[in-house]
Amino acid sequence: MSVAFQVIAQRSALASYQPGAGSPAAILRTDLLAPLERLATSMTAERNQEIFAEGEPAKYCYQVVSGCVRTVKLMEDGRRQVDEFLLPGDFFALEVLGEYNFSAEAVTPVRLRRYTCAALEEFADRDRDFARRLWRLTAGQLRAARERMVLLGRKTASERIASFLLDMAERVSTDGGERIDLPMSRGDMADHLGLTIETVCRGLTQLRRHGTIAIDRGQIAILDARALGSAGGRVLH
Amino acid sequence: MSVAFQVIAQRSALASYQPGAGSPAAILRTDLLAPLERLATSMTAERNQEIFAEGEPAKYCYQVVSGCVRTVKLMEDGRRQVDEFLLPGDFFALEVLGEYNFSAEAVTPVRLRRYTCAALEEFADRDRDFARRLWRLTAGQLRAARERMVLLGRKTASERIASFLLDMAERVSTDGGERIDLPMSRGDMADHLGLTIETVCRGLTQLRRHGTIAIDRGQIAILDARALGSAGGRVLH
DNA sequence: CGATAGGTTGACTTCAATCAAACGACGTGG
DNA sequence: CCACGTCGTTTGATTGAAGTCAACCTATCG
Repeated sequence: MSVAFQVIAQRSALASYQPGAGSPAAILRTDLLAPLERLATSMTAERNQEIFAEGEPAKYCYQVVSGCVRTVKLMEDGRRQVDEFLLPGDFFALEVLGEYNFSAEAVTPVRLRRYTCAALEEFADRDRDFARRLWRLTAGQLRAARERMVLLGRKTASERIASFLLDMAERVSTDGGERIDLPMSRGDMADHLGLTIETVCRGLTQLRRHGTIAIDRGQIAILDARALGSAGGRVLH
Repeated sequence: MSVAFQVIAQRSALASYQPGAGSPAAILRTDLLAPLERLATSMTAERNQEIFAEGEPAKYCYQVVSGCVRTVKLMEDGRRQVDEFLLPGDFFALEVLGEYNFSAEAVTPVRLRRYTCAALEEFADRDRDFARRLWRLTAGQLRAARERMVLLGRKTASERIASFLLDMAERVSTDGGERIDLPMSRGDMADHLGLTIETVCRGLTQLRRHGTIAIDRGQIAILDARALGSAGGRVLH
């Protein structure tokens, strides 16, 4: 199941990371993990395959190499909350306390690098700088979580959708961030934004009708970034 | 403004902390901070006084000695999201990255212990165990934030209110957790739960009419914990 | 007392959820 | 190659939960 391989391209992409921008889970540069490289196990997962389940004892944490992963919390009656979408370079399940407090599933076929939590902690114990970066990474995720609380608690449906598109654009942007590849379904988006599939659809349609975005298969093009920005309902600072 | 004093009672209360239960921000026992004691500055804040503002460079982090603090995020148009209520023993602003990403205000008159972030980081660099606990504390807050995302994204108004009461009961319970002192206003609760003041009121009234709780001034008594539990809409695991 | 701030309740509105149907893309097999 | 089924998406009609607007109640304090 696990075959070792190298991912050179990814490394350079992550090296250009600047604090405050882009994916919060990618604060650690890959080259920082270089000493850990030999501890990593490569693995893959098929679309919709569960990587780990909520409640399991947490042995491993992961980095996305390619594809997209979602972290999910479920309520007893089936209501679902998608916590994060993880993209290449992002880490997840890093901040575990004994057991996973969410499950992780592959949105698309994914390649992952897997580390044992024990090895990471041990390494952190020896390397202060590494430990500090690990903490900072968790802090960055907490900061993102706080931003999402404003979204879930106080933003309207259309604001949530606009914010989401801007967020994704910032994370996946290859060039100016005009073309976004959205690997997840409307249902995933809805469960991420605290909405229903229909409301997400209508919101996207409305943005398309206003000429703010263009929709084409799983791809979305941002035509009017300024309009999208003001539709997102800015938070102070 | 800053007068040094000791808080013996608090220390023993925190010493009885068990992982998984109670306030996520209180994972660090006070005695762990004992070596830092001399680095702490005591301070107070009046009701509704701002302790720090979002966007300010983050020099300090804090521990609540007595009273209640709220952390707040604001949108441009005034919409407000209350992130956390901090109670005695709880730490806040610990996970900062350069600048505060929320503001903190006193809900009641509060006494605080203040540490410089620099001192904490320096101490963490020297003490592996301390560093690890610092990371765990941030991880615990992240875990709590994830739980709140389910609440904000997927729970109904009455479920949010019931969950909130249970959460507070667990944190402030002196005995069996039957009597809860709620130091914050309905407005604060509403902004914490992503609701309006009126909806919070109606939800509480409904619980009172069903005989689940009793309301008396700022105090709430849980009469039927089982009913409150099932009204909270349990999350898996 | 009266003033003020916070809390509660009621009437009405609205935004998003629900229910329902049709559409489009894609893959399989006849 | 086209018919068919499946899955995800889109759109429309209707409902309902929570928001808004407004009035009144209740404490606390000068």
